[in-house]
Amino acid sequence: MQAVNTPRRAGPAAVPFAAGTGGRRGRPRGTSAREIEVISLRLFTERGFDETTVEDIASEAGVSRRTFFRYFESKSEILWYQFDDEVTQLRAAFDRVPARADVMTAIREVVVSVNHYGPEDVAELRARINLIGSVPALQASATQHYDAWERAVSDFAAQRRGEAADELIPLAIGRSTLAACRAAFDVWVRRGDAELTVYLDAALTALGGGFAG
Amino acid sequence: MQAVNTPRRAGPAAVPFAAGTGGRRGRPRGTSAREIEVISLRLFTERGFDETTVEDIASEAGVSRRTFFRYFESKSEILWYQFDDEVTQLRAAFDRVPARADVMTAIREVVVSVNHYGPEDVAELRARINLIGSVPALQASATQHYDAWERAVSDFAAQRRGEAADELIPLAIGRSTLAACRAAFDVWVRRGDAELTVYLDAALTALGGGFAG
DNA sequence: ACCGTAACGACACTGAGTGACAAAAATCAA
DNA sequence: TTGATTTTTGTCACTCAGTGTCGTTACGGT
Repeated sequence: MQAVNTPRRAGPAAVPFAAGTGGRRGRPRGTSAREIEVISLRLFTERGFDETTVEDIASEAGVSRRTFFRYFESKSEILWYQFDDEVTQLRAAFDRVPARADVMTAIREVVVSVNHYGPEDVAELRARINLIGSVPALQASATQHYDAWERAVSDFAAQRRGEAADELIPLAIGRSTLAACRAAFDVWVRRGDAELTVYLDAALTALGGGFAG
Repeated sequence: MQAVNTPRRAGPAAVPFAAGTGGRRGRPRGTSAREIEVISLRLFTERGFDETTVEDIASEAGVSRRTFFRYFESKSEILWYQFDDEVTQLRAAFDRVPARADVMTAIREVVVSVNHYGPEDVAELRARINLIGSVPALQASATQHYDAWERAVSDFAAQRRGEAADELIPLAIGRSTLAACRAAFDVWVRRGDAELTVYLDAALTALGGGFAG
């Protein structure tokens, strides 16, 4: 149904020698995905997403436009550079859930546990979510990345229910869970009065209760 | 938070004189949004979305490339030409719900009632959902249109709960409802063994029950 | 010094989307 | 019939995202 996640990401040679120039072979990198991300995040918030060209970003990073596209397959992929890692964490956390725990409760606890951010990351996270929520081009690019996140949840639900992940209920659980989390993210960004985890817990508790009351 | 729905749609002069060339003033249209939609749907399924250029579509419709963009603001908007009308129906149906009906039950009944398609429309609906589900560029464009759909549900939930539509729970309800419906749509397209409404009802019943069991 | 390797830059190209403006094709009034 | 008005269309020129190709640069190893 949906295409497999594109393997292309990170740098020219995917996962080459972690960081550092230590003991590699050819010409060293002119920049890094992380550096491009930081530069872009600044330019996007200053001038706006559409008003920032790839040329602008590449120029500030000290590389050519062509090289930019060797680090990110599109301009909007920059903001998702980190997000994808969370999916890995999510799957790992699901694997550690005790066998007979209630499904929706387990999902809530896992999702909340994965979303503990240190105070030093909050500012950047806010900026990122803010951009994703306000720029249409970025909202559009979200779908692909959400798919992987949803599937992690669907896979867990399917396994516990003894069904396939593409059956109606596991599919609905995966997607509804993300939907509730996105609501939590948005409200958290708008009113910064509490921890993100508080909103996530509230949204997922309501989801698990069928939004009764 | 999210931009207001772009008003641009349909033809050059939005909602001019319905159809027909009856009693208008200037030069008559060379085509219609519906004609472009039919042509595009055919080309997309034959050659694929990415392999079909706007030039191809405009050419078959007998108009210039520039004129195409006077009917649709982008290539991927074509497939959503109809979908947006459902949002209007959705809001109208919500207005007819009895005052003290249970919220999630009402949502389920309204959504199901709006999604009754005649047998003559099923083939086209299938083709459309199939494309939307398989082409990344179309999945991306979905977000904007889903927003309006979700907000219709959120507004209803918020009103019944006496909250604002951008509060956590109404937001979560709106988005989770769409998430469950999308699951139903996808499974329905894949296995065509029952009516669409059956899948929608099942998914929304499960959502309203908190996916228990 | 030389070779292999990996990243980079330069160039050319397709295609989406936009702005500006003149030309076409209709209606309406004289 | 002619001319003014109105609406849509076509043409042209442009920006920018994204891709393919190929030569070049800068390293490490021998």
